[in-house]
Amino acid sequence: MADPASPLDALGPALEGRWRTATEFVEAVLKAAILEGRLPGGTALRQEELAERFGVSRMPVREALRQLEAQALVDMVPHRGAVVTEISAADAADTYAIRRALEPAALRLSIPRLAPAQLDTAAEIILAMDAEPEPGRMGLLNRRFHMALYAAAGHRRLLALTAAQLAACDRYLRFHLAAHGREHLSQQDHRAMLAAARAGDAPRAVAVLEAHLDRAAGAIARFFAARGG
Amino acid sequence: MADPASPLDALGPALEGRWRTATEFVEAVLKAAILEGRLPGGTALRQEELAERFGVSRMPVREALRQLEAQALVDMVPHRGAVVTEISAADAADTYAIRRALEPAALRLSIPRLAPAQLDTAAEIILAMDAEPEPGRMGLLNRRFHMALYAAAGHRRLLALTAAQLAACDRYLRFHLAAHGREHLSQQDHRAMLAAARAGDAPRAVAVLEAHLDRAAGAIARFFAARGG
DNA sequence: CATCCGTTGATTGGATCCAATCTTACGCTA
DNA sequence: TAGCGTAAGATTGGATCCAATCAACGGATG
Repeated sequence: MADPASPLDALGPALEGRWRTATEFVEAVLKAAILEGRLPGGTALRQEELAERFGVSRMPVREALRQLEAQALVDMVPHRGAVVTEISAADAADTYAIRRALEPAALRLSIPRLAPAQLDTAAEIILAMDAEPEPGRMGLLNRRFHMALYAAAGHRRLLALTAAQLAACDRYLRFHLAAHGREHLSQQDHRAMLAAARAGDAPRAVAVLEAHLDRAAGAIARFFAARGG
Repeated sequence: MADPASPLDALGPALEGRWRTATEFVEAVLKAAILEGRLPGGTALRQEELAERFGVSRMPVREALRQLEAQALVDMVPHRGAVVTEISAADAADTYAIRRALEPAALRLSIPRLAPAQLDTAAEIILAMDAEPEPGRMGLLNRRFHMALYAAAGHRRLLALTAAQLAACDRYLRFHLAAHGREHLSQQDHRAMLAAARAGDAPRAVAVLEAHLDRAAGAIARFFAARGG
């Protein structure tokens, strides 16, 4: 049965939850596996193999792969199949350039309208991140923190785009954590952003955010430079 | 046969061209129809009806609808079908907020690396826009002009996102044209941006672009305010 | 008369089957 | 032996069929 050592063994458990459709289910599991790095870039995603693993037919798999392609998580070529998008220094720079454009805009729009409850939520997430040992969940918490600060921006599509780019960065976050260890400085930035947001000081919060993103992008660029040669 | 007066009568001709797959074909035709305003917001997109019109089965239609959903051009609800996304003042503001964030970043990255040939291309597009009477093609030319200026930015995904948002704005461009008539001032902005780009003056080009986008967003907001009450 | 509930029709989600395309391997030829 | 053409297998795209879900309507009941 166990085709020996398929890359898809890393798909992980079925992510307990209620799914409206099989397509949503397959998409969610695949997306989590890609973002958390369990399915590395370049992994071929055969429809039939995935269908068998998920216990569904090939059709929901096909639709899920299309959705992931739209999110730039897999590359599809007609009649040749889907492959997990490769990560690279160029792609990391690309993703961070997008975040660097979107997130300051979202933060500027959001800060004047942030409710105290939303700020408290952000503060709780910071504490949860201090206590989180697992890198996989750390990415989720990091996303949640950033989105909590942007949540009041209105502009649903801007927020959706921002969330998608933040998720894409999760694939690089593990490198960041590996390089800096757990005592990375991000939490200082997060606290500074939260403080500025509480004070209603949008320019300062934006400045911290931009430095935060630049630092992260720089760290990942150095990581690739040191590794890839 | 002719179910009398279906909204899908506006789908238009089959956009001569070679398509790798039926899905791509359906997606391209639907996308063009939505962007050019022939399929207004709220139009229900029944899979079977579309399949019959395109002479394919329901499956490529389903995949195309999924792709369009990812581009925020249609809304899909499980078991209830797809509807062309409604346009609104809020959505217009949202889209322009995204452009306002992305395009200055792309322009800043691109200008130092723009080749003379790319600048010449942009200049030609401006002339073509002067001569273009049809609003549908005007949107395409406008997109091409902007993307020509950003083309040297590198960062494929940033450019892809930017192009998608530019396309989304096409749905509002018709209002802009209707309000300002053909002697709209956009062309002055375009010429100023091109001149600044030629001079390598990124800050000035970005300033013109930002004013350009703000003016367009304002015009559309006023249009909705005057109409919707 | 209003409300609740079951039934019916329409529509989509999913499964299975067939066709088209790509990859690979083999054999032939120069 | 290198290169090319062809044939077999694998894999995806598309069509058709069935099942699940939703909306609407009508009747029973308080």
